[in-house]
Amino acid sequence: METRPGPRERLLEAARELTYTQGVHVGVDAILKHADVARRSLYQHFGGKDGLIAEVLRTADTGSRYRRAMDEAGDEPRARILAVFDELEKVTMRPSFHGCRHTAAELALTDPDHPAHSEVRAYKGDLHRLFAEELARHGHPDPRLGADQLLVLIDGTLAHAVTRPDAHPALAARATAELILDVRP
Amino acid sequence: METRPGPRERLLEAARELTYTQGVHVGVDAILKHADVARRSLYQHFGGKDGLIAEVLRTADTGSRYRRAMDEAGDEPRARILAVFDELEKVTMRPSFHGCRHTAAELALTDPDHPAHSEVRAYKGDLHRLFAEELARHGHPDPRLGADQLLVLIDGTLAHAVTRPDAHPALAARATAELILDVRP
DNA sequence: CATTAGATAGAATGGTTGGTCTACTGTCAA
DNA sequence: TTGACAGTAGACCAACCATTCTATCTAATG
Repeated sequence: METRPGPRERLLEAARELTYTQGVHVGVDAILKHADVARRSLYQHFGGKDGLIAEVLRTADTGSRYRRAMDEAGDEPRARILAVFDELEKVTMRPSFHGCRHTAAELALTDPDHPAHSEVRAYKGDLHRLFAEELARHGHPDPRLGADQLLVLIDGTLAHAVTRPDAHPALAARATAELILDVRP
Repeated sequence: METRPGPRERLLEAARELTYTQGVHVGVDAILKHADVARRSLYQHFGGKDGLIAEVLRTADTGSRYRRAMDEAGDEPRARILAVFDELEKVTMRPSFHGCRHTAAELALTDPDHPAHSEVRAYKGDLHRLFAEELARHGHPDPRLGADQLLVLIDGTLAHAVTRPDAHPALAARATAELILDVRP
């Protein structure tokens, strides 16, 4: 017999989808209905809406998508980094694209104590490490600054693509990334 | 006698402040109370909350702040453009900084028909024109691409500064902008 | 003075919010 | 068989939401 995922997984999946398409202010009712799960299960597993949202951000596979794009590009750091921007072009040009879920959550949740913030910070920290390592392998004179620059480019691409997709910000960012990669000591 | 601004101006000012610190999902009650204005006046002047928010974005003086920073930097396009990033460093490092109000509104309002979206698009279009002109004067080989790159940098700076202010994204973006300005045909 | 427009105060509406609570059902192990 | 446990279903709560409404006040205009 087919075993559909348990309530916890169904809740995460529904929250993943609805908070992305409708924003983090989606009602609990909508999530419950979409997950086909009892109200109680949400509070049992995640303690409340805030906990669910935080868990959604923690388990977002956005970072692994970048890593996969890198790995498919081979070994050379330059190609691996540029592959991320090629992937960004694909992502941002999809009709279903609605911006970066981390940035959206960060801006929408104005309570500084919301558990989502630390998840976003952890996510960005991970990305910074990823790119700094790659830049170091590439022989960049200042990998940490370079990684900061690349992260700004990525955040900017995802933010800008929402309002001006026709500008193809991912391509513009890719061209900028090339400039960063060509910096010599 | 002292003449405090009329209800319309007071509403705009209150909405400006509260939608920035609390997000666009602030309640109408809070705005009315903060503006010390009757409920009816809001619907009389702006038709509703959506109209008020759209007008707040339309009359945001963010663009003029960039222009002012440019003008204080003199005539040379390179210096004028870099001055914008110096200004961004000041803005993003303020404790009161909570991100870009346009980006936040764009991401928070998931209804594609919300009047705020066209205001954000108009705002970004203005900025693109501003930078493209400056780059053309500077002799950049592709002013429109260059302007796209600068806009991505600005959006990225404002987005990234919310989560990782210690990275000083404005300084990283400034260094990147220099690379864009140094591109030769 | 009478009229009119703009503003105020606040009740009322109908809907939604996140969260708690009770009652019931199925499963599995002791 | 009993008990514990996880899940379901749905009522319920107080708070909040944007909006509409009536009623009143004020100031300027005719």
